[in-house]
Amino acid sequence: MTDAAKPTLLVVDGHSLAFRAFYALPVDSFQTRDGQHTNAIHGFLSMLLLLLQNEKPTHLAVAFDKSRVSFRTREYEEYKGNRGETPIEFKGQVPILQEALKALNITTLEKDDFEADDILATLAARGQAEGYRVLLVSGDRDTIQLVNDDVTLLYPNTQGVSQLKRYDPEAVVERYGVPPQQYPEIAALVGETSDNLPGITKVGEKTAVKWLKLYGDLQGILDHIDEVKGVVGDNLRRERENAIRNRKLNRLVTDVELELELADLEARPIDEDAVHELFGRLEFKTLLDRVMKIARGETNGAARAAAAPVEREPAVAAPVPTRPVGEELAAWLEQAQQAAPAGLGLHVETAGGEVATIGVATADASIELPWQAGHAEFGPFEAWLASDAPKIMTDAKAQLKALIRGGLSVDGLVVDPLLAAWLVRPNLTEKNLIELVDRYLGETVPIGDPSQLVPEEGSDSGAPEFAWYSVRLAPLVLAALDEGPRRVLAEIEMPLVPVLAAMELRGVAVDHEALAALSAELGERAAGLAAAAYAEIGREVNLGSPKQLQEVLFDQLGMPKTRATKTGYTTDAGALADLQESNPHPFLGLLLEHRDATKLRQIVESLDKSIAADARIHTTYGQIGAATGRMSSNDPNLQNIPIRTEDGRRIRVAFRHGAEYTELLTADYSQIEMRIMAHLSGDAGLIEAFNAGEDLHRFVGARIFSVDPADVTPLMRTKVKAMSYGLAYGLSAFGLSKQLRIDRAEATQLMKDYFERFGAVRDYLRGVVEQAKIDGYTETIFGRRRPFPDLNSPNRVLRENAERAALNSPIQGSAADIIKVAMTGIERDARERGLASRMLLQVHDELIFEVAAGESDELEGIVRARMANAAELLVPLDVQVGRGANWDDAAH
DNA sequence: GTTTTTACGTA
DNA sequence: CGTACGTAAAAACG
Repeated sequence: MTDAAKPTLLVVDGHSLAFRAFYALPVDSFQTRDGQHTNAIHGFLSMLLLLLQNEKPTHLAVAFDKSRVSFRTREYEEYKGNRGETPIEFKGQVPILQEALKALNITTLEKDDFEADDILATLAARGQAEGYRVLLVSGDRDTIQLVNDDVTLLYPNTQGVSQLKRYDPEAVVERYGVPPQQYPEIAALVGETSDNLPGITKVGEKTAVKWLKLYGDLQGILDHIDEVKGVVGDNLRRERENAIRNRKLNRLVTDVELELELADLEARPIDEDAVHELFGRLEFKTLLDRVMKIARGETNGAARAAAAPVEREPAVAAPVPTRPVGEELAAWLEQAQQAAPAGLGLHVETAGGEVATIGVATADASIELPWQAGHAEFGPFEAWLASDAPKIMTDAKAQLKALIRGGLSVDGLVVDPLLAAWLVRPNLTEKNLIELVDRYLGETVPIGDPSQLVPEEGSDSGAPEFAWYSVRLAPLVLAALDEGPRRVLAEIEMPLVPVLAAMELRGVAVDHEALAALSAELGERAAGLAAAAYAEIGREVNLGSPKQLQEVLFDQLGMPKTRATKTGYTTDAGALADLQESNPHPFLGLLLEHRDATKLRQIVESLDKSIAADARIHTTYGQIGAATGRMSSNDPNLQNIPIRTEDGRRIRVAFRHGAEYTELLTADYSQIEMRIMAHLSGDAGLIEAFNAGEDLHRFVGARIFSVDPADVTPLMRTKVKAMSYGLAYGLSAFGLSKQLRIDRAEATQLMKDYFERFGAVRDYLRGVVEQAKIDGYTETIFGRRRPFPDLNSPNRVLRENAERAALNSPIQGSAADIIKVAMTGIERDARERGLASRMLLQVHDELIFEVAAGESDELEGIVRARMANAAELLVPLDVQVGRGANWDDAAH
């Protein structure tokens, strides 16, 4: 029988695994509302599910120790005698874990007088004899002796329970230098502290292996005991009984009487009701999803999507589109909606931003409308478009804009497969319909070769084909979405699409004259600074060239080398400032000023170039831009307009209200990320800080430095502020010391003091990463997920980068969710109340509006209400509003 | 000619 | 050795 054909028996040491899970996961982060601890249960089940998925055992069992006493304690009463009282938080979890296993219909075994390991040994022996491939899972090293060609041990490593090291005979030899059956002899010589079994003094693994190599086995060593040299030899002669006793005790029993046959352990369907009930009680939402998926034979969403191309269906030919008009068009739409109640595919082909051809499709029929504005015969389509009849559009926003520009109204957009796919895999998302089709349908969209001067007629895909692909993609992509992300799609992302389309169409008024003047001024300043800089070094270089700057700084001026980059040494602002301190030189200051001036000028220039014919700038929002759930802004990027310097703010002055409007209004969330952290961590101190309503950093500073809030100095406040903000980014003491220019010890102390006062924050941040290591993803308050495949990477840089990103994601992502919810609400309210005022821009935690005459207060009311009520947190969401003639004035 | 690297603006 | 982006110029690459 080949290995692949063998049935697989999986046997888990329940206590050992649960105990590992207990210590691997923060106890505080896993508690039900009524205070039941669940970290061990959660960790154990999570691991078990992973095993079921990866190993696909045909037979399985979980063994437990019946009690702390066994035949071993009778033989040697100190056995395991050094073990302290089991933590009460752990003890209570074992019966619940057993209950969970029962609901999952997994056999649990325990036997009077024996330990779980003996049951493992017995089942391993029987499994091997009956032709099974056997997988043992245990955190007890004694089980290493059971490994052989048919029996593999999965051993949790020290990091936690999410990674198991696989010990087959080769791996054992590699790790311990002896074959598995000899491992207990090492253990006997070395001793086992955790079992209170002293070995031979001063003998460790190295010595034990050396002796075993020399004399063959333990008996061989004892036979030649007088030949063993050195102090350790004396120790051996004196303590030989320890080794003999240890060997006796660590031999696992392979013939425990169990009242069952291996066939009885065959995997069985779960008790769905019991699982629902218990997991619900334990508040295991994600685990429940995973269990149900596995139970239904599905794998998780991402894996399923990844596997999709393997199970490619044979390519289906696109239906040949018809071109109905008038009554016929109405009839087609009517019939198609009956055939596809989930929605019709819709695609708008644009030419120069104008609607050119429109395609509508079901999975097996499509139509094509060669668009001509105002043609009465397309009336039925316009009516359908404006109705709430469900529509599926891939990359809808751009098409929506074209439709709106064409004077059409659109409603009923229910699914954009591109957005859905982004929620499935927010990191490396598919960028367009063609990539979606490749991944989810395993087909290749026929695209005419652009190098062909005369494209083959009909070889290209047009609007009807794209609509057809969209309608077929939707169910597949949705199937890859778990419940949380699916709600994010339906409740946050889809409703936002028309809002963003409207904002992009509106644009923001920008004063070209002001920008041009600013650009000229900055240009002159830069030229002056450059000339002065050249004078300092006696030659002209390209100040924008890192390479040339390195020559000047390190060769010509002989300055100390800065941090290394791939191609040399950095000349970034931070490094230049450091140099200025250690090796003051006028060139450095001039260079920095020149950088500032040219950078600003470059921003001004690019903005100026972006001003459209309507004297406004229309950015494009990237709804699938950021993996955290944030949006991006491009062409131009209006989310990085300078604000920190006086000159920078002059750029904001050029952003104004349009002629029909009276002012700009800005509204931003104050400290939203810290508030989310307060909410997610439940830290009482932080919550109090926000509810007290006084200055956050002052409040926190008072706690940390043990002074009255009134006595918090500006320096203290600066430090606390940096600390608070850094926290959500995974800031280290090193990073903090660098940023604040304080020494490492002070930074370490600052962090220590912070966490002493705000312990729940630390616990939360730790818990996020631990949980993500188990689940493979993080989650926002609204259920948006982000996978982190590198969290368990052996590569430290990759892993630690992933840890910091994982730490930050729920915070940044929840903030993104919240403002998106607010935006949709504001837009709805403003339209329902018939306001002419309108939302123009979003800058992550800030919204900018153009106010129409007499609407200022009403608009502010709507904005405040929608923003403050976008989420129900443990702390209030504070909104700051400002008004003014331009963006700078409107800031408060 | 295109891609990568460096630097820097925002939240 | 602090997250998330977009842009531009220089450098590196073919």
